[in-house]
Amino acid sequence: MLDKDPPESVSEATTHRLSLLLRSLRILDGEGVGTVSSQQLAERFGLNAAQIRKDLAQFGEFGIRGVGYRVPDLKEKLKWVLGLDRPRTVVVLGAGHLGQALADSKNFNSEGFKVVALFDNDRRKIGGRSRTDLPIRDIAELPVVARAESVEIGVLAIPAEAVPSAAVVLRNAGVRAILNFAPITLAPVPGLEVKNVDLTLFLENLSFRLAATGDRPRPKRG
Amino acid sequence: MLDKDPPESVSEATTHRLSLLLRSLRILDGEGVGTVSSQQLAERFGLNAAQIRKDLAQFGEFGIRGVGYRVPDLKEKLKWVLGLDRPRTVVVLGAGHLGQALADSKNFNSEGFKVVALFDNDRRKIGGRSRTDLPIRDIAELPVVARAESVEIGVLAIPAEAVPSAAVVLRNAGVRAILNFAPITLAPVPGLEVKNVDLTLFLENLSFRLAATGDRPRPKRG
DNA sequence: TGCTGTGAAACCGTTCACAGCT
DNA sequence: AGCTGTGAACGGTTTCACAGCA
Repeated sequence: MLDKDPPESVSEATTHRLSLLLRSLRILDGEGVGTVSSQQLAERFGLNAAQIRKDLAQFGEFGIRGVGYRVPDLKEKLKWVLGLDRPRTVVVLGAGHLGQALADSKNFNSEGFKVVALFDNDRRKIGGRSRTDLPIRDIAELPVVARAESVEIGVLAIPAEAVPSAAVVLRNAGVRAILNFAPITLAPVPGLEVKNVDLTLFLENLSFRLAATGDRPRPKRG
Repeated sequence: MLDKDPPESVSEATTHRLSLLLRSLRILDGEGVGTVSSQQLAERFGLNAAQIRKDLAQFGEFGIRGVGYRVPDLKEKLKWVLGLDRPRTVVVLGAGHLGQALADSKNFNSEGFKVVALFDNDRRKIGGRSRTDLPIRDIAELPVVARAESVEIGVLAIPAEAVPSAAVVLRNAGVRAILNFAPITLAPVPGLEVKNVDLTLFLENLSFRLAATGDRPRPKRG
């Protein structure tokens, strides 16, 4: 599938751009476009032509010199590179507002991802169902469900203090990756891929930029 | 307030780490810790001592040589650097599951952030209230509300195709920053700070890492 | 003595520019 | 002729190591 062994390490920036590229290719494919050059991709989707080529070069040679890329081919190759050529099963821990919204969301239930269960430890929530009818189960059942459904990814929408132990429970249940939305940095766990997504930090980043672009009394140099 | 003019441009990586640092200081302050060294911060919170010092150095000198940092002092200084020394008013566009979850969430209603309204264009939702009793208003009212409440940040939890026009509406209403959760990259808009947060991409990133760490038939070098 | 603040070195990712293939 | 794939130049960030101050 690949003409080249992937490098030891691929940067986050690259995988991020490859995801954006895949999205662009899906759009072009939907429009029936057969061939596209890196230049055209760059112009239409706000990317950088040289960077597209460099990113792809880490995994092989996918284009035709003098022509460009065959859209359907490159799309399939990229899906393979990103591990999206087969479905991935997801569970959500924490049936609060955010957990339920994520479990029900299209983002987490399309293009090969599927949320199969929602867990909580609150008696009042257990036994209920989300708005898309996903059952809310007791977190004690997680190991059984995770094995039965071959769950690969666990999404954490629980309080910060519950995160470290939840990570251990997930790993022991055979889950191999965690997407953590709680406001705590989950340290790397051997055998687990961890991604921390801290919603507060996005707002704080905007706050910083607002402050830096003139909404505060300019400091006088001391 | 600052002993140094901030540099022309501060990297995203730096502001991200400063937010994490502020969170760490809040914890220490809550424990009554008076002084801390960059080394201690690094060990306890999984940071890097040299990097803490370098990040802070962009804004001034905050420590005491031979001693470390006074926790309450540095906390306040950092809040100022990040623009968190005054409250910021937020509106959420899109009263779907995600929009409501965000509008109600603690992340968006603490440490100086406050969601004051939820907007939608769906007649069936308008007039209703979120679970924390936030009114769902007609998006046509946004300009009036935004001015009246001095809204600074708009959060987008709407379909991708509605994003560009929503950005324009927000800017025209005096809103200065946008946090976009829709699966589309909102291009920079003059006069607007934009941050795109694409939830799908986080899952795809984990998928890539799972694929790269051995869940697929190792390609044979051609 | 001990820790901050900071030049200098090392590292990494991006951009450039063109050789090479179709 | 045209566009990919890529070595080389560039720029920015991280790490190192120590001078300087409390």
